[in-house]
Amino acid sequence: MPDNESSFSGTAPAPEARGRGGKPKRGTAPDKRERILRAAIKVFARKGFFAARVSEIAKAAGVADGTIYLYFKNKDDVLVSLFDDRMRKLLAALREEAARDDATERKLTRIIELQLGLLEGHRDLAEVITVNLRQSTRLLKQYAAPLFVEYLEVIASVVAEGQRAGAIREDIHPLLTARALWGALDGIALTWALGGAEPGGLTRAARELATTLLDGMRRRPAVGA
Amino acid sequence: MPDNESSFSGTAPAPEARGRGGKPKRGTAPDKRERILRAAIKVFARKGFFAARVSEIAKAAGVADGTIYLYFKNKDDVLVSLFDDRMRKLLAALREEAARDDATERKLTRIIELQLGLLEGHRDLAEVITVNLRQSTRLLKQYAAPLFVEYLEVIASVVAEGQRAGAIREDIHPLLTARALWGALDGIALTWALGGAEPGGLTRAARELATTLLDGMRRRPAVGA
Amino acid sequence: MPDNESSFSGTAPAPEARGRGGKPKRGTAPDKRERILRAAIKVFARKGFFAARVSEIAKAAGVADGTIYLYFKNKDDVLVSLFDDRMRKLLAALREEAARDDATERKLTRIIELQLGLLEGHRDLAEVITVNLRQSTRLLKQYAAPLFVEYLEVIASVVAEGQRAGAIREDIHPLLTARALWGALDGIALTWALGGAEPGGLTRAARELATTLLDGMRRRPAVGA
Amino acid sequence: MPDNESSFSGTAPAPEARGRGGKPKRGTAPDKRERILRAAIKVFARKGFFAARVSEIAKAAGVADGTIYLYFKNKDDVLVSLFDDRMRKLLAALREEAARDDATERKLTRIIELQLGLLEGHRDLAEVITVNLRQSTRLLKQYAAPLFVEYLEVIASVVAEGQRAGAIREDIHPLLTARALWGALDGIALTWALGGAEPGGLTRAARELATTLLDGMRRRPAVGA
DNA sequence: CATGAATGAGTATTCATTCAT
DNA sequence: TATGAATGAATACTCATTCAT
Repeated sequence: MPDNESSFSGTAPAPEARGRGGKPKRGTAPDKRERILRAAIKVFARKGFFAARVSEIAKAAGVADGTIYLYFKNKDDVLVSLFDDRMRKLLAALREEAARDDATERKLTRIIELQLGLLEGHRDLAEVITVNLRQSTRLLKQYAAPLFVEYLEVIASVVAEGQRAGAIREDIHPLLTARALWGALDGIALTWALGGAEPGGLTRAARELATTLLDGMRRRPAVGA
Repeated sequence: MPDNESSFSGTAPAPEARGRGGKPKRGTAPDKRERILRAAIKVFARKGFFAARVSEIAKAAGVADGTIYLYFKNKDDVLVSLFDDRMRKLLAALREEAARDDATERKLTRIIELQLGLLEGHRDLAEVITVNLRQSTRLLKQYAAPLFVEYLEVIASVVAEGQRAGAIREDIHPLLTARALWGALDGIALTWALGGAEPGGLTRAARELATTLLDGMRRRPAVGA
Repeated sequence: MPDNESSFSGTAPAPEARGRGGKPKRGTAPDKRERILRAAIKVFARKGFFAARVSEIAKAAGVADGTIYLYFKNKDDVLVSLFDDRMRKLLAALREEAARDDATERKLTRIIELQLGLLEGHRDLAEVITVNLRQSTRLLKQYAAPLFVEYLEVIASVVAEGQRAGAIREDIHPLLTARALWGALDGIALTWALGGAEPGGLTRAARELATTLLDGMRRRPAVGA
Repeated sequence: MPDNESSFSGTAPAPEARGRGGKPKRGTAPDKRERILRAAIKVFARKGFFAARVSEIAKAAGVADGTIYLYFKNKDDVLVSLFDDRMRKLLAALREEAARDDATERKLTRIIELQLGLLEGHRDLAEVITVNLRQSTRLLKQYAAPLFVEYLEVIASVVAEGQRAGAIREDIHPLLTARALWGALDGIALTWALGGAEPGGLTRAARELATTLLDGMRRRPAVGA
């Protein structure tokens, strides 16, 4: 089971990841920016991006309304930063996995486990990622797309590598497979988040899904021959 | 290829389908309600649900702002009705397919083709279905969920039937598979809509996906025996 | 007890009183205009002029929305016509009373009884007259004022006549008295309408008020001299 | 003549009177809430409650539209607060008068002078109190009624006290008298406000009315004996 | 850095009125 | 006369953002 779950959910300050919008802070507050992001996850999950009020996020974070604008350009930027932060962490984890010297099947299994495992226990985050991100077509196209493409490429590269190694059927389209895999994971996470979000649900789903998919992708050693 | 594509996208007036909100009108306009729905698809796809202005929809439909409120309770109701209308048509098609006396694999293949084929050539509708529907968590939970559950159950029942018939592996979870399948289709449609929406892209994707998935789900006749 | 109560409340067609807005009607409907006016009294009383919807009045009158505009210029005109109609009837009754060859005290007593008696049993009308009429400052100033002045003058003339006849004190200002008398009657009617509107309440109030006021206005025959 | 006239019309900030809706503000503006209320009096008097635009009130008060909603729940609340504020001041003045150790006649005279004197010179306020308050039946019944009942009870108690002291006739109904008295004062103020609002008009009217009414209520010491 | 009072642009919705039938 | 579907002007209210303190 992935142990970087908590870091993904934002416990670690991870100052090196502050690529956008963050301003240098003195040591006064531990990390006000992170506090705001976590408050935003809660509020976005509960109300949705558009219905969420900046003042609510501020209140949930225990800061004044205006303070949010010291750390983020505007409300959009809060959502984008949220996605950006968490997605970068996921990407880093996926890349690390992809770089391992493992069998392709093992890698894909780990990737599936990783992604669903990250959300397991973080229903709010899952809801934000699966639902809220689509709330602004503009945000989706403008900011999410690039990272998303990176994500798909990591998966696709693992598939392609597997094909070169002879472990995966040649007639499979790597990028299409990546799209379908992401969709399947997203769909499972969505129904899990909107439904009961039962503990262990995602972990179990990850395992079953991996088995089925990999069986479909595996190159058959001349069946019946 | 499904030939009811156009009816799904709303070409046919289909007055008998006026289940919700519609009021009986005199024969003045052929079908003003349908005109509004189609205008809404365009505007929602271009701007997103929240950024879409009711007045824009009215203008695109060639009616006065107030007229929209003769056919729909409010802006939310337009989106919900849209989903409701189109989803019911998809469901009917899926059920018909599921009821056929075909092999399970054939049925699943047809279902995948049906769903992606319906969106092929209707980029706007695809974008509304894959993106806009998630714009309001409330709408999603309240209205979309029930129909969505019906959808999942149709797929799951086909899978379960295949298991009973010995065509599909026993260790597969029908409902989870349905969720993953829907997610994969949704993900493919989303990336297609947000990307180039190249002609034939969905149709091709449907075929490839079907092949891969079904291979993974198929019961192996004692490999190597 | 006044016996023209019912005519005041609009039972009689009173075609001669149709001074404003009314259009000649064929004998088709008994009196659609009157039906609309009575419906308006009900709706105005229940909702107030501004909150009252034209469509509600139409529905209460059993006609189509558009029909109202065949009999009245607009919504304002309905309220104005209402006041005009009823006020003219009251004025006619008051004038008749004032012209009688009675003692001044008797006349004033009758006037008080007449006015409150007219409203007794017509709570809706009472509420419209005491409350709704003031809902539009413009209406009040523009339309109600002239009739209202006529009303005050009838009262004032009776008072002045009483002074000339030596029945009423010389130091009383007739017009001020008329204003106060109307105010008192209006205030009593208002509290009656907004309160329980208990049967007989107005009639009883009329008698008591008359006694008190007249005692105050009566010329004392050299008390103690 | 009452010297608290100006305080009634709102000249004094009277921060202690901020019973409803007001939020504590920093010392920026002297009293923004009061400024809004006074602007509202002007606009309501000129246009009537319904025709008055919130933006007009804001402009007249020299604040932004939104600022009004920092001090009042909505437009209704502005009118209600207006009435509430001013009525409480009147009630306090009346109660003080009623509590004095004076003869009943003197008290009633003072009460009449007080009430009309308060409006003298404040035509706008007079118009709001006599006209606008009745513009919303709901407001009238819900908010004004309780304070109004208190008002009537103060008057009625003075009358009843006079009866016990033998100064006022036994056959007079205290509460009815209060209703009539209020109505008379209201009627006089209304006609004054809608008419020329000539200076001194109300003061003069107060004196004459007091004389007449009190004469009618006074217990006669065995006339002719 | 932090605050939160003040701002004012922006829009869904209503409903009086019209007019083709 | 009568209808009622269609119109579209008109406005209270919200809330992201700013900036004086």
